[in-house]
Amino acid sequence: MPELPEVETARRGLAPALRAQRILGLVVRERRLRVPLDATTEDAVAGQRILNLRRRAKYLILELERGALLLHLGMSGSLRLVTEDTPYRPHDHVELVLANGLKLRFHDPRRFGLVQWTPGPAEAHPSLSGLGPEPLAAVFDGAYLHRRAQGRRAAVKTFIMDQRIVVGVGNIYASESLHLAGIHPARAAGCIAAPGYERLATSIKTVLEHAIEQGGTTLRDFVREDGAPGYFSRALRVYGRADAPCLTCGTPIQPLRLGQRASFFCPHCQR
DNA sequence: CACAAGACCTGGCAGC
DNA sequence: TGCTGCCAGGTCTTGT
Repeated sequence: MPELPEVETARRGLAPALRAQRILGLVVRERRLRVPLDATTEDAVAGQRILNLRRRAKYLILELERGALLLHLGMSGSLRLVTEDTPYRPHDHVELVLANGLKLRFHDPRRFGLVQWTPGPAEAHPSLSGLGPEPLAAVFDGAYLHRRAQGRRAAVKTFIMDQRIVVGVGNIYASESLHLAGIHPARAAGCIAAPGYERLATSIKTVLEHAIEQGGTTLRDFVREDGAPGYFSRALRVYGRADAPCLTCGTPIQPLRLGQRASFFCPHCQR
């Protein structure tokens, strides 16, 4: 489950191998993804050259000569480049066959992911058109968050996970960013003052950039594009550390459920 | 409009 | 060992 850093890591790893490659065909072994894979997709992409692999939010955008192929990894998705004779594993649902003899395999046990061809510019696709700014872009800052939070009574953690507000902040990095910013995850978003949002915007950027540097924090079923097992992050400071000492002050980390999602915070460092 | 809750899936794990 | 229930990184839809 990739949050933004994992998706960006996959993009960086895959882009050099995919760029300028010709697609011989698309093999669909399981059409029932989050959105059923359209029956015209195979014909749409066959024979096309890959121009680039970009990322928007948690979507990967495979830019083709005509249109684009959108990929989303959902909670359990992963991508691998394999050689021709690599046997299928269970849940290898879709495979892009390339002219250089390699295959890009989309693997997703829970099938919350997505593979969709769109004829127009990817950004115009309904899945992408309503998204908020990229967290690492300059337009995303404390003033922006503060302005968008006016009148909001939802918990600030839920607020920053809303993809219309800012993209790419998932459940793990939301907890991590709030800890770094010293903000209690359950505080109403509209009741946090400008300086708090300055710290939060900075923290989100720091946490995501750090995770990208590490190659993406990964949980057990993420596999890097080269097939090496992803490493479980030892860098998480609160997520999954209920009752363990806060790495800043030693106070036991508390678990909390917010909007049905597991959350973790330090009751001493976060107010 | 903002918000909460449920739905979509499978696999792994703890507990009995 | 085998069952049962609960949990998991993300959206999308429905209902208030």
